[in-house]
Amino acid sequence: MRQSQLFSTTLREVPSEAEVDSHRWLLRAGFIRPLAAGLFSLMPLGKRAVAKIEAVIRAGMNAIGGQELSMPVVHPADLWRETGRWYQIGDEMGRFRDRAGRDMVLAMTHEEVVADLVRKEIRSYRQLPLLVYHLQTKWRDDPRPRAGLIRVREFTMKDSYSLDADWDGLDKQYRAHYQAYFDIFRRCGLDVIAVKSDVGMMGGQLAHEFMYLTPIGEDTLILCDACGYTANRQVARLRKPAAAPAEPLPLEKVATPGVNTIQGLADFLNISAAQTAKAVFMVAAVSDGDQTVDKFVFAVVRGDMDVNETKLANVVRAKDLRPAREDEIRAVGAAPGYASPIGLDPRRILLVVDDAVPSSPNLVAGANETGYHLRHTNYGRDYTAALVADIVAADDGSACPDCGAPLRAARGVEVGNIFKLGTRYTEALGANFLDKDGQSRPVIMGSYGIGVGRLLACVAEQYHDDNGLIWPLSVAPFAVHLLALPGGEAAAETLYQALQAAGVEVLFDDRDERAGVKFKDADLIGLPLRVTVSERALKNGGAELKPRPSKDSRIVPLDQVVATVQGEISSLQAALDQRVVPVPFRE
RNA sequence: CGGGGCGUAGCUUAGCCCGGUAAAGCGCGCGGUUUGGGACCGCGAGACCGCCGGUCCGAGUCCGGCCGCCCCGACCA
Repeated sequence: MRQSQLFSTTLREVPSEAEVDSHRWLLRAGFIRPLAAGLFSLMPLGKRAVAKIEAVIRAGMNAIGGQELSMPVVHPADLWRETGRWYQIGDEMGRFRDRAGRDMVLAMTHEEVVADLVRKEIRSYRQLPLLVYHLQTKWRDDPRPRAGLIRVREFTMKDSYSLDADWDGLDKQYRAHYQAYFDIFRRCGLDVIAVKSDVGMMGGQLAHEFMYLTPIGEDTLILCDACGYTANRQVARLRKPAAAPAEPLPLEKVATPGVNTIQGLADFLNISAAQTAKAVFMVAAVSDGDQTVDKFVFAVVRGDMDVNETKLANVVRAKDLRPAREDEIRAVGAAPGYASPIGLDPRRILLVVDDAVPSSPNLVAGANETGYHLRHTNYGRDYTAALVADIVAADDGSACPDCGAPLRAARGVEVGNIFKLGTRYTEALGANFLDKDGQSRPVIMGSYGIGVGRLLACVAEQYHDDNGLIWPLSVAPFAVHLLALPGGEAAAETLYQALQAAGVEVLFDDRDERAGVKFKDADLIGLPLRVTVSERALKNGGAELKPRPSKDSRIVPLDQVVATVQGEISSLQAALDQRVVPVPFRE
């Protein structure tokens, strides 16, 4: 490609809207251009880089038996009504009517269409297992797009769907994806970790997210450096400090005027926060038949811990969970700041107690009377809960659930996820097959996603310096940036033809620009190898070859440039290939 | 959806508080001089100052509404 013809310009100054590195550099180097919030055009350089990533993804999917197909972006709403998601999903889903007035859906994902294909095509266990995938546009009307390509509303996703006759088959395909995802990300040069993640309301059994660790990430991850435990904070477990055993003492009401925080209470009574019970009030939207009803959730954790809202939502099977308003709290008979479940009408509240509370004797809790607390409350004797479960948040410094070492919190960007779906969609749509015994059973599904543009952004995030991008070979829009400087034009033209003839992807800066401009632009765009042909270089015996990350260049005789470049490309490729190694599966 | 910030030339910004008819740098076009890390000189094109309304003799500037963009939070199958 001749740069003089390229539809792309570099920016000397940083557009004011960009704060995140990948966003700034992708804009400045001319890879992307904004259209509106969360909507970007990929310019030719960006499109080529995305095509490279897609090639890596296809290779990875094909290697585990994936078959590429393509499913529509627009779906009839009826299909989404059948699985219920037409009703469950809110404004995030794009909806419109076609000319006949039929409700239509802009695809956020393709479980419905896959399950529909399955019910039409799959009759027998003999047709299973299968793995299908496509790279397709998704629309998710995110309330808050941000950080360039990291979080957008329209994006390309690789989504694959495994179809199995039995659960062992699902497990095999799930593990195959686990490894394939590591391979794909590492081939792109990206360092990722897998973390256990929330399965939410999907009814699945297991899910992992693939995370690129970076402070700009939106997910908080809980990591154990000692044993390798990793989890999204939403589901992270922890080893809770045990309470000292003690005989239950009689309840005792104490005046605690003006004390309405846990720390204030502990200080006032000269005890530790762990000797108190913390009350948290939420309102959960819960499905009741085909209705959604609000339930008042009264959650109790020990004072030295915090509620994890995702865990709580899962325990109470909430579609939505929000903090309760003060009037709602008073309406159930509790006093904000001085609340406890003792004496409340169990029919008006859904009481959920963290599993550390029953084993913690003599906790101080509210007296449901402003200005008073109760000493020596004991679970079982003084109150019982509808649900006892782990609802506590793990955080930086919590003890690892597996080995007890201190956990570390870190931020990450989710570039992929894998999900054991089970029969959620196939049952809803009647996608059944006949097993060996002639029994009709729903096909067992898994779904697996990779955000292509987000992956590109994360690679840009990991590979840049103060001068611009530094693409790994596998993602670079071209392998070589060939610069023609004064006195070297003719030789550069010859080299350009020779490199192309040899199948090397080369961007040829044939523009009438000064050397400085070309060097600056080459650094910005960040192609792996730079070849400079100039009068000076020719006098020195050939062309200058410089890898983008290095400071120094070397002279290569003109007749050896093609071979030398091909050698460099091979070793860059080999270095990436070397990153691809088996990763132990960790549930 | 809550909180905050910002909309002036393609980009980055000044001007706004204190109203008088828009400025600079970069980029772009032409000419000349330069020619290995975003050159220099000259000339030039380029702005309904986000939109609508109000106040005023007069609004980029003050007031109201709306729209858009960014950041934080909520949210993110």
